[in-house]
Amino acid sequence: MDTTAEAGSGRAEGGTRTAEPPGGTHTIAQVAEEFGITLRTIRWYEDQGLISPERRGQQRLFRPRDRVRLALVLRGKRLGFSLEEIRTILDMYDAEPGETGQLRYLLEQIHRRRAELLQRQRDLQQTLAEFDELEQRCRDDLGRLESSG
Amino acid sequence: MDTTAEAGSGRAEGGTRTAEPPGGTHTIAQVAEEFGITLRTIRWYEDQGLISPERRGQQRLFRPRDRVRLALVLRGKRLGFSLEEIRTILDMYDAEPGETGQLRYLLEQIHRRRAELLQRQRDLQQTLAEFDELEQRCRDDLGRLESSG
DNA sequence: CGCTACGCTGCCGTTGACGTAAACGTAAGC
DNA sequence: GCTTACGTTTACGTCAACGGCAGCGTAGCG
Repeated sequence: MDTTAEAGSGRAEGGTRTAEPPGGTHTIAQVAEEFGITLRTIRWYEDQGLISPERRGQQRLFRPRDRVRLALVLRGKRLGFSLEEIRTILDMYDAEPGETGQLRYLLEQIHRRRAELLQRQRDLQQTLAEFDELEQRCRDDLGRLESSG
Repeated sequence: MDTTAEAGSGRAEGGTRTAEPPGGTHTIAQVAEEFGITLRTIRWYEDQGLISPERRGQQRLFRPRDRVRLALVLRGKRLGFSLEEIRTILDMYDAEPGETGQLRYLLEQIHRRRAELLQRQRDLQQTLAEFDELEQRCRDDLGRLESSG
């Protein structure tokens, strides 16, 4: 087990026993803290193939790449994509330029996704506009109530 | 993509037996067709208090107001809001200008929701930008493959 | 009168995205 | 050697948002 000389150089500082992360990596708890999600959620994302942190024995090692992907996952979620969709999008990102067929497929995917996002953008604009209207109405009502009450 | 495999029959107005909609109203089936959702979904939305069509006896009568609300519901869904959230937003729309306290609360709500939407807008922009980048990469790769292969 | 088309109300099933709990491993520190 | 902190897996629970079906009503046609 300890045959692998770990990259953690002489750290051994004064007593912080917080399961120190080796190299430039992070523990699952640190990542969870950083992104404001639970350990369970992170493990779930791994199960779903959204991230695949390395292992030191059983423990997960989160490298920068994983944290970037995680950020993308969360942004995808904010945009309302399902985890499944997010995975295919992520797969799009790091697809190797294989054959032209695959590239064409990827381009088509991009177009489809973009169309969705543009629709969402329109929805967003409209809703924001209506919020503005609503707010104006509110302010009017408020002014009326204050001046007459 | 409708799940109900039901081919449209002869659609003659007036004399036929298509459970004629009275006044300027529509039947549940017509509304479902119009919005591309199922009857089940519409009833579910009513259960959740998102719409409340009138009744002629047992049957639902959909008036313009209901269809407007339904459109808002679907837009909200496209934006990724839960039905619960959508209901509170809808409630915001037709809140009576009661007391100033309520109005202030409503304004606060509007601000909160708007902040969310603005966040989403940023997410959207970023993702769209990355799609552009990705597409460019794809096109480059494609050109390279075609010219060298 | 029965058939058919359309509608209604339950109620259970399903899927996605986790939460929660149980039961355990392991390394640090006293 | 025991505790404590952090981690692991597996299994089951939950909540939203419906789908699907059962069982029934009813309006109009022939």
